[in-house]
Amino acid sequence: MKSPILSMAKQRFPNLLELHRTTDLTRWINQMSLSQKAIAASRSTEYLNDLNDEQRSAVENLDNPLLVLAGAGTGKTRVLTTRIAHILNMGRASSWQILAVTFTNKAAKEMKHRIAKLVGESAIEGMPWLGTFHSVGVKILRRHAELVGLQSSFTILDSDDQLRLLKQLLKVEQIDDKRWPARQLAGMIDSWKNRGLLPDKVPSVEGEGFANGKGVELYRAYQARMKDLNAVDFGDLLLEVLKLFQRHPDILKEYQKKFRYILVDEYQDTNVAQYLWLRLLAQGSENVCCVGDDDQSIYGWRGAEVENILRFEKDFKGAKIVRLEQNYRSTDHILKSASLLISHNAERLGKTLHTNIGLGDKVILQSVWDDEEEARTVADDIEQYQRDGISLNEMAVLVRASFQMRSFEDRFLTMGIPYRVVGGPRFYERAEIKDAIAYFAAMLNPSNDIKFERIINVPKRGLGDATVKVIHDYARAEKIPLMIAARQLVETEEIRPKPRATIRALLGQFEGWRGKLEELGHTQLAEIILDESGYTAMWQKDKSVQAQSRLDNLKELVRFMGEFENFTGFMEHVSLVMDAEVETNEPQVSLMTLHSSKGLEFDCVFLPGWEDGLFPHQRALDEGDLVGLEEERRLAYVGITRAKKHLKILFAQNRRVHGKWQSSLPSRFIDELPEANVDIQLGNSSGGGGYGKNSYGGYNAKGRQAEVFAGAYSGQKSAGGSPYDNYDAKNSASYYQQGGGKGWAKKGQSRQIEGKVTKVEIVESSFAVGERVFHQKFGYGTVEKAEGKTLLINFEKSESKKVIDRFVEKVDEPEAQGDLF
DNA sequence: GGGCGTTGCGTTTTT
DNA sequence: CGCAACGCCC
Repeated sequence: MKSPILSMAKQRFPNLLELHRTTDLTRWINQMSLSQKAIAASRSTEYLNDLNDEQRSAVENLDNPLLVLAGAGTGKTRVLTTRIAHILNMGRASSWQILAVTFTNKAAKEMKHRIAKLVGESAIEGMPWLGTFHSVGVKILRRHAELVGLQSSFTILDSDDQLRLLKQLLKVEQIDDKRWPARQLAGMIDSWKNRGLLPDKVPSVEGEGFANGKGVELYRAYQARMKDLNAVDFGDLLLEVLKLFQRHPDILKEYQKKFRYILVDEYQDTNVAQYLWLRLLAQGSENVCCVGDDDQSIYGWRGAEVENILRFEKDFKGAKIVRLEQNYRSTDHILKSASLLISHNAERLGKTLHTNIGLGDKVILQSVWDDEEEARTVADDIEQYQRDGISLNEMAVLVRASFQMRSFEDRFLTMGIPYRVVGGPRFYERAEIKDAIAYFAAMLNPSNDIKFERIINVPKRGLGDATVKVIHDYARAEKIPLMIAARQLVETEEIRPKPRATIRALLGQFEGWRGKLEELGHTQLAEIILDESGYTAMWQKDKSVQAQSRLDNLKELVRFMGEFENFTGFMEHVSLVMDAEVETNEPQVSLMTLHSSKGLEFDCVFLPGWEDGLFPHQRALDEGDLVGLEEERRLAYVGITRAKKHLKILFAQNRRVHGKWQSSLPSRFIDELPEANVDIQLGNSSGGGGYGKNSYGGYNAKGRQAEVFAGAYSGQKSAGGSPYDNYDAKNSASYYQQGGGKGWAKKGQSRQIEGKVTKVEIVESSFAVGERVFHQKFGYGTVEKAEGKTLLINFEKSESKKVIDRFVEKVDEPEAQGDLF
């Protein structure tokens, strides 16, 4: 039960502590420790009973550096959150004395949520230091900005802004950005920052490759320019804090003292800068607990160093290692497959995962003819699982590269299987959202040049390069923000009358909005800004397919703003948080890359595209050494361990690479799977036509399929009748192809049962021939044929396609858009 | 400033 | 092959 005294104290403390410095702080802590200890003694540690021995030791081991090697599905987050709860509960530290860092906002949110469940909401409110590396970085940096040459109101540049800035620099330096693309420079700078290198520290050879040795010089110029703009990029959020700590030991000490416990999630993903950052802070207490899994390190290419985790014992004196090897996620066949595969890696700390969930189904391996058959097979399996009663939410297709998604999307759309692409273009990365945000940022802060420049001519208002250049040059010469420069210039004849009037009007609008900041609610003001600026109108006029969804996104943005108290709160969130989840009630299959699947789990997982050159990717193979290949293998390991019950791996014999068909070989990873835990499945194609051609090969010999199959192909499939007819030829081709391969021997051959085709109720279509419709993927079109749920649509932007009616909206009726998406 | 043609490229992605 | 980014021309 919660003690009223404790929660009262907790509610009061944070503010006090944030205001007072060390002496007061220490006194407070000492006082608190006693009282908290007393309370703790009376509190139950019931939550410990839910843990296994290893987890428990990871939670209770509070007095030395600790590395928790947490295999996939072993309860990593549980350990992390319970440990925090335990620290609080035992009175070891108060919530604001715990630093807990994650990589993604999602992970941070999840942790908060779970801690709250353990110790109650009120305890979490006072956890200001639970967040991503970057959000913690901003927090620290804002407090001490002046010490690293910034004002605490600094703005955070996203990669778009960064690129625009670099392009400007290249122009100033008169470097041909064709030959030396800004992208490449950005990449170099990012990697230097990942490694914690300020311009002075960059090994001189490294900059030589760019623009005749100007690489480092440009890096320096870029940093200087950002200081002028009072801006930082993402890398700086770590690097500048590092600089701050190194140059101001007193401040470092303050934080070392403050953070009595440090916890790090996904330690295998830390880069050098993050590592140095942590090590500096951990020198205070030595009470650092890192949780991670070297076998799941898949971000080496963006600076993550597996070595950090491999070196842990050497880095932190007296460190202990706890291995979590009890897996609570997958069945035995799946786990054995993952384990044998990953055992082919040399550089690893080594773990042996075990499960007591049971054997379960074997991993299914299937060879298909091409990507279309692959998608068809997976889609058929998905429908089968659905009939077995598994929710679409519990199914996922995990691909190596995003181009693989297309054939799956096509297939899902024609079959009417609802799906979601996870990790696609993110909400805040869409142009319309960035534009809107730029308006808001420029309104709130007139010296935010980056944002102002973004929208000065969006929508087009006749302020071209020439005009912008005049303002720009003047602003730089006078060292004043663009908007101020513009304000002064409109009083002169520097700019031709027409654009001059336009700028004056624009500046006037901005001032008007700024003036309303007090009186109006922020969402209301946001709407006004988007309207008056002509931004909304710009998209309303736009005839392109995406225009409507862009407008919807803007609406959603404004709605979402309402969840924040004020404009600034919202903006701070926006600059750091790059995800906004679109909620849907409808179950959907998840489609995503292997990378974005890390941390997730599904009952049924499909891993298509296991071919050499695609997975492992050619780039990794070309590197020659094992480093790249081992990371690919870890990616495979991540993929396999996402599956709880059913796992299917597929490889195609032919794949289109850059438009050309190429025959491909099965991935070398396939031969690294344990034969005893894998079943080979024959193709779906028994070539016989009728329903048989799509017949489901059955999921191994456990016999459960027989019942399930009855009537399996009724419903929508027979309704439309023909969507599959086109595939006959190819189906039989693949059938014969597979005959010679691995595929023959085993059971689970396609049944010839035609399925009791239960009577299909042909629902009268709610669409009429000739009706105009809009489809999310294919755009506008006209109904050519309507049979039940299946429609044949003549699309304006592509050939006629068969689609399912639920993916289509009527164009003329405004009501129709309701709850479709 | 907008439209159109050419060119080059083509893993993985968070903050 | 498909697309995005750039440059050129009107």
